Amino acid sequence: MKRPTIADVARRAGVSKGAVSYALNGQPGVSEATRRRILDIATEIGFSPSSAARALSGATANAVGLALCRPARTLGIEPFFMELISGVEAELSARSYALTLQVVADPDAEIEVYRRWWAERRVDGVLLCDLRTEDRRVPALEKLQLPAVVIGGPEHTGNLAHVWSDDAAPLVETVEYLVALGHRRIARVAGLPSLQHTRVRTEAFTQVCRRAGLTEAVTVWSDYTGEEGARATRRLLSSAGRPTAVIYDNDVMAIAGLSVAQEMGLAVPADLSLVAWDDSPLCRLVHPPLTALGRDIPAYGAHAARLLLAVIAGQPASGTQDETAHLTPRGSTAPPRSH
Amino acid sequence: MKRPTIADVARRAGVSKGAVSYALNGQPGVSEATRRRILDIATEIGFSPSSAARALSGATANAVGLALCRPARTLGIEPFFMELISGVEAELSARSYALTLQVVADPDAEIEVYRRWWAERRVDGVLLCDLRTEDRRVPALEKLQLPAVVIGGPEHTGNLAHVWSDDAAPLVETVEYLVALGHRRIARVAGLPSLQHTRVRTEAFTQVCRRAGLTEAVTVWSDYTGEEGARATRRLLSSAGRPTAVIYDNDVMAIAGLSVAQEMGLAVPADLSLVAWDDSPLCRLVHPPLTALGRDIPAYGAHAARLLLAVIAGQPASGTQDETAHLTPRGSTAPPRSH
DNA sequence: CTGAAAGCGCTTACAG
DNA sequence: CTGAAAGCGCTTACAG
Repeated sequence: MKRPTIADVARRAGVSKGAVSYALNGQPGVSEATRRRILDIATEIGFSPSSAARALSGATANAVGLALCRPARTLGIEPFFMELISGVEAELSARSYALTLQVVADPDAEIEVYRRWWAERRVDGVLLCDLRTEDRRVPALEKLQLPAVVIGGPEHTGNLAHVWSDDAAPLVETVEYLVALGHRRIARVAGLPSLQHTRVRTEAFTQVCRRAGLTEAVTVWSDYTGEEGARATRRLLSSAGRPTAVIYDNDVMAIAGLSVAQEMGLAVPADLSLVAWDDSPLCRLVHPPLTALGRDIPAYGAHAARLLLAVIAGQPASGTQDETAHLTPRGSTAPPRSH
Repeated sequence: MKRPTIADVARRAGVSKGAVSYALNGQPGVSEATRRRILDIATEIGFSPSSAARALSGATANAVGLALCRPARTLGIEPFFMELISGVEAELSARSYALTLQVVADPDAEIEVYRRWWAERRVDGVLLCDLRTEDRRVPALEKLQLPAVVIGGPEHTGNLAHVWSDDAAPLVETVEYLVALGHRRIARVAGLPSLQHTRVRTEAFTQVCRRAGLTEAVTVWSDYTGEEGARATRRLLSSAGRPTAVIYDNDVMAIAGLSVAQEMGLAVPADLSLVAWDDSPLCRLVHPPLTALGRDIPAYGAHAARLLLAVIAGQPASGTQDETAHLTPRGSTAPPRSH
């Protein structure tokens, strides 16, 4: 099958290629009647402008890049990324933008991908995930002047546009809720310490615990995988004066923690209360269902995509705050039995 | 920052643009010394050829398309797709191919995406997932003559290349294992009946149960979500002569089933054995860990990507069989208590 | 082995 | 409002 070109449309419409181009792009320069006729013919013969030719003529690539810097096994298991991608995609495809995805091994490889995308003119802009505290990717993108939106922040984003969610408030809400239930020994299994949002959460946790007069607030570090989440939980539950409540930085670790509690013969929630960050269908899948901190992740992705398209269109970089996660109490939290 | 072009490289090397092109693409026509010098200069000034210009000159788009036709909420929770994407990506990026992703609402929208990608020359080929029994997408792709690899089969793939895995043998292995444990009432919670691999599994299940003399082999239909998996399990466990073992078509439904069993006061595996298809880290996350049918999904994706690149390079469409899933017994299967 | 030139399919000033 | 033409940055026959 031969692909139709703009010349085919022009010939059948009896106009120049330029006129077809104007008609297709909604530019002035053709009469309304002619535009209508041209569009009808284009639809009829199944014409879509070549993205390559369009990109080459100085227009945009009509594509946006997303590099994911996580090992394959954690990428698959965390619903977060797919939900984010769904939201990004919904927004992009509504505007006929393509999403180019690449999985990278580390931040330096990611910078290399950005450089190549830029040099190849393959994308008009990129979305940056998993913001770190000293993030080399931010100055690299600024230097390339490649339009970008950081999914995270609001700090350490340089001059880049960003969409962020308050990570401190939900933790405060959760600790106060647990304290109200009567818990005094609350622990937290945190995600990767190199990530900026982990730092924000850790600081918030420390502060709210101090404010509530809890002396035994302990944070242990993990990497979002079930294995590490289980190991951290085992360590916490084996210690003298074990916690009566644990807050996890993602759903996967919380489910692993629930499993460890059951394996150690502890009843949830009577002996141990559990709270998961990243509420997802996984949290409702287990027994008891997990109390969780959640928000609309596809909407977050859509929000970021919309902002990126605005930046590509030339609007100044801005930071906008997205919805704050809220606590949904379910069966995994209750007053401690000893209380 | 101005992006370097082939002309910049040519100027600094003191050769023509044509020579640079030959050097970069490993074509004959330049001496080895000149090629070396040109490549060094290209690296030095950070040159990568414009993908648009390349695509326009009749070369390839250097991109491959993947359309996902599942609602956002199931996409996120099933590790399968992200693992598949990781594998596809690893293979593609090693050859400097980009992956273009699009989430679509239904098969017709998916065909429309293919048609647009083809007309825009945006991709050189596509990967097709979730093969159906009467799949309109297959003839549509054949008509477009867009290189394609079906992830599934080996039937109903038309003339398209495909990578498939035997869906019957693992089910036979599982049923025989359960029968050997002493189970006589085995049920199956199946995935979407419109998918080809569901049909293959259902037929295999019916046959092996008949062969083993099981009269009560029952299949109930679901949609891969935890909600539906839970509902199907509740129905099965409430029936007279409830099964002593249940096989699920994915990990998410199996975990939901485990939760329902616990909620109904049934001990797993003493009162009820559970087997999950799609072994993933999720299966090891719960308590007891789930006996599961698994195989290397990233490798499956890599395999499909490699085949697609071969088809794009002009090799004839072929069907190749991938690894067969194998059973990993864990804590969720045992002889039935009543036995 | 190298250079000059056409052409891929668009967009966009520039004349009419 | 429309047409003819240049140009985007490559690739690839075609001469030398």
